[in-house]
Amino acid sequence: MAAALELFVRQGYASTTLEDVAAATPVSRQTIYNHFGDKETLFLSVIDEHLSATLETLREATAHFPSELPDPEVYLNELARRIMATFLHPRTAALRLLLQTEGPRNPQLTQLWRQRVAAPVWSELIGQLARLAHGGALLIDDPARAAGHFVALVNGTVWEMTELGTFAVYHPPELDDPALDAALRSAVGLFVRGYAPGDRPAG
Amino acid sequence: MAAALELFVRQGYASTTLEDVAAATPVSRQTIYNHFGDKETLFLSVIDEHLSATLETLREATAHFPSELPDPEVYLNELARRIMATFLHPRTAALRLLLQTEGPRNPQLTQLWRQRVAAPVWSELIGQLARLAHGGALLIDDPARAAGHFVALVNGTVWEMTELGTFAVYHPPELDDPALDAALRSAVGLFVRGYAPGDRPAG
DNA sequence: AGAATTTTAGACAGGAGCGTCCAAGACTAG
DNA sequence: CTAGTCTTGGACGCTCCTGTCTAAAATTCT
Repeated sequence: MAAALELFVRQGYASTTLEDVAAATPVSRQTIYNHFGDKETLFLSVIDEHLSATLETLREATAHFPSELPDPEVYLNELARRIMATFLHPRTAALRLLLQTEGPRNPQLTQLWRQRVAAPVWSELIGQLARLAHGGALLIDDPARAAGHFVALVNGTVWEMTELGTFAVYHPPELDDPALDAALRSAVGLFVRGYAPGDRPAG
Repeated sequence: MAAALELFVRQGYASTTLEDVAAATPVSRQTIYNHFGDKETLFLSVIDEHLSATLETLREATAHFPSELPDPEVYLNELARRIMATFLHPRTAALRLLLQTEGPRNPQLTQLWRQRVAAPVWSELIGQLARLAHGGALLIDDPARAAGHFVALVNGTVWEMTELGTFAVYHPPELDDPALDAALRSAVGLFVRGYAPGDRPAG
């Protein structure tokens, strides 16, 4: 069934025939109809399955806040690295790309992503930044906005280094590419400097 | 011909019938064949035309560096606002979305965007940041990387405030939405604080 | 007005994909 | 071994779209 996702990502929903996915799987076309009855149902099932898996991966990446207040730069570097690793995970990258390409034609897909994946991860992130700020490690007056900046920087860095986001599916970059690591550290550095206490207030 | 772009964006290339675009234009289906001969050719012509127009819009947005060294925060706020205005321009938004949805199936589209639009704008941005740094207004050791951060912040802000980028096409947000303006100023503020001289070195 | 060019509507063949049906084969269970 | 279930490959009807063709209508040019 990962094969179906792969095909939907590579060719899009409209251009992917059930014969294609049958050829890519050990079952035949009729078996697919027996199980799902419908191309649309198959598609939604594929989305649903990988959505759950992706949520699990993202949860693991973002739910590691230590009990003791960490050094913000060290901790945020680790966090950024875990988020990046999730973004570059083949399944996540494929799912994001698929939601991106089919989302405009299927608004409920975007909504599913937002409700089931983005929202919980988002609030976890906001909570962590709020804790860092509350502990005095960072000067943040609006954790939600700061989370937006953090995600924009991490996401943008990965985006800019992977050919507009499509690269990750076809040529997954090495996680330990030193250029990627340096870019990520630089982005986190900017974030930490910009929210360091002792600066002008973070407006 | 703007109608053709609209349709391709809304329905995607595969699901857009030539009858659809004929119905949306004052000409008939056969006239389209007479002029373009082919659906693929029509598509590429539409892309090409709007690509040129978008480049022009983006050039105007980014080529306004004053002769006298400006205050970085004030200037970058104006620059960010102009870039955002371009991103939210219906034509640009539609084109970006179209390249996003059809790019994975048409790698040359992504390449066209990068070569003809992104590359020149990118180098203009890098040059401006380098000038700000050279004048001592900011402490930037790698203008290209800083440009990446700036674009990531501006782009990410717009992205996060417009429903994952699809919102802009169907419900263009008001340019003078105070929330958008505040978010943009906040992002630029982070950038300027992070690259302010007198801080730790910008690594 | 008259001639030439373009546009139009409709019809048409060709091809492709979805969803269904069916009969033969494989696999499982008792 | 036998009965029942599931899978398979093939064929089929149906719909839709592309690209072509043709004769009539409209437009432009002289």
